[in-house]
Amino acid sequence: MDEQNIPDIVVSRLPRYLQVLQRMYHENQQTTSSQELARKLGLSAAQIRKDLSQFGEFGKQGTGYSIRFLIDQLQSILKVNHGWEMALVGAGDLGHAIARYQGFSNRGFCIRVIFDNDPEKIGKDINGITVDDISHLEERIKDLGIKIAMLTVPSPAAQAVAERLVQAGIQAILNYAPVPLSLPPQVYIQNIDPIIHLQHMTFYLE
Amino acid sequence: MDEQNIPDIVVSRLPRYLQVLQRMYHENQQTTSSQELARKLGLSAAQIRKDLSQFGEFGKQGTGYSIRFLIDQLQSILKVNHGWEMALVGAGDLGHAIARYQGFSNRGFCIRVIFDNDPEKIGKDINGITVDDISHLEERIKDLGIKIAMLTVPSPAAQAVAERLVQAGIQAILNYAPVPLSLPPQVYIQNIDPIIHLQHMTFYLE
DNA sequence: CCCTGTGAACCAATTCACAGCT
DNA sequence: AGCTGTGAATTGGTTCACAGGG
Repeated sequence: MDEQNIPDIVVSRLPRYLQVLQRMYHENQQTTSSQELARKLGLSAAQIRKDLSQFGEFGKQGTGYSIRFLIDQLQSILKVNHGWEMALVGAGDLGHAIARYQGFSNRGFCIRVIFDNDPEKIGKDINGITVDDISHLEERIKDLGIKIAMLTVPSPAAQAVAERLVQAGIQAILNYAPVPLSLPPQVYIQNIDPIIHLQHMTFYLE
Repeated sequence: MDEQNIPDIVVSRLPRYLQVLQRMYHENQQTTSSQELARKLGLSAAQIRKDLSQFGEFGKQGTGYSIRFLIDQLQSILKVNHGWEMALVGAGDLGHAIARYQGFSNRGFCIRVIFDNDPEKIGKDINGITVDDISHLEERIKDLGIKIAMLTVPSPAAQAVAERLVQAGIQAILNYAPVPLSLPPQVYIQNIDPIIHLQHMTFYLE
């Protein structure tokens, strides 16, 4: 299970496996098969078996997989069995919505600090967290040892703020600004831009 | 340029090309090269040339690509040169943030209707659009001929609302609920779930 | 010289098909 | 019979390297 040997495309599917497994678990299902998972996810059964087999032998011939056990394994592989503390930078509409979202905690994450540069917002409370002045960004993130940040600042500010986050020790950034960030290669970046998804679909429309 | 012959993975990169090209255009740059684009996007130059060559010969040897011309071509390929009208279903925090987002119009989209089932929200105005009762969903979407919907309802409601959208003639859904939708294959679905991205990155952390 | 477009070569990912266990 | 795990085969994607035009 050495991180270097696992194709990234396999890793990218694991969170989706975990998502449907947790759903099944909450519906009190005990076991499943590669076939059932494949159907729910729109993949092939062979692919799911191959993906999982990269990390160990989690199934039983004839029976399939124990859902509980597979969830534990995937959480451990993805390192989401201990809630990661995150920083949220940007308390605009989107930042607000994310800060108030209740779905992080049971999937391995929680928001620990929120930053903004707007005096109107600094000091306000969102979901139990006081919005902090962005000038405290480096200090606070270092003190708390936070490794993950979500970036919801206006596009023109994104690159500069991202660089400050890296300075502060952030190792993974979920970037909501529709600009590609240019950062040292050891920093992991994921982008969320709804318009990219919309344009992907319009290619096939009409 | 027949839609069926183009690998989906190529299509998925075109919106990102368009995004950086539009950015360069706004910075008054006239021409670019596959190399420059590759650097900005973190891809290889050969890949960008191959991708674009699927749709025509847009570049000039020795000179590279005219940014303006390439933008026009990509917009036409992705069919984002005429603003698509969209429905937004779910006017909670996230729906609110999306409705107030100003970045749709210059990338080929606009929100035309917003639905919710909460009497508190129905009738309220968000960014110039009056929130409509979700019971009018089918009627309104059919009347307006809307083909694209964004779904920001609570997870338990997502599947049922999605089915109603399909009934109403929706052909593409951008789903923000963290559940995989099960819909007829002719409906295009894209999912946005921040936690999937976060879990993808935590695999590589520590 | 610089850069595109592209067949050929290479590499990666998925599917097949079956041995082996329940 | 049912299902996993896995080499082998196949399919798909990316990179190489170069001809040819500016």
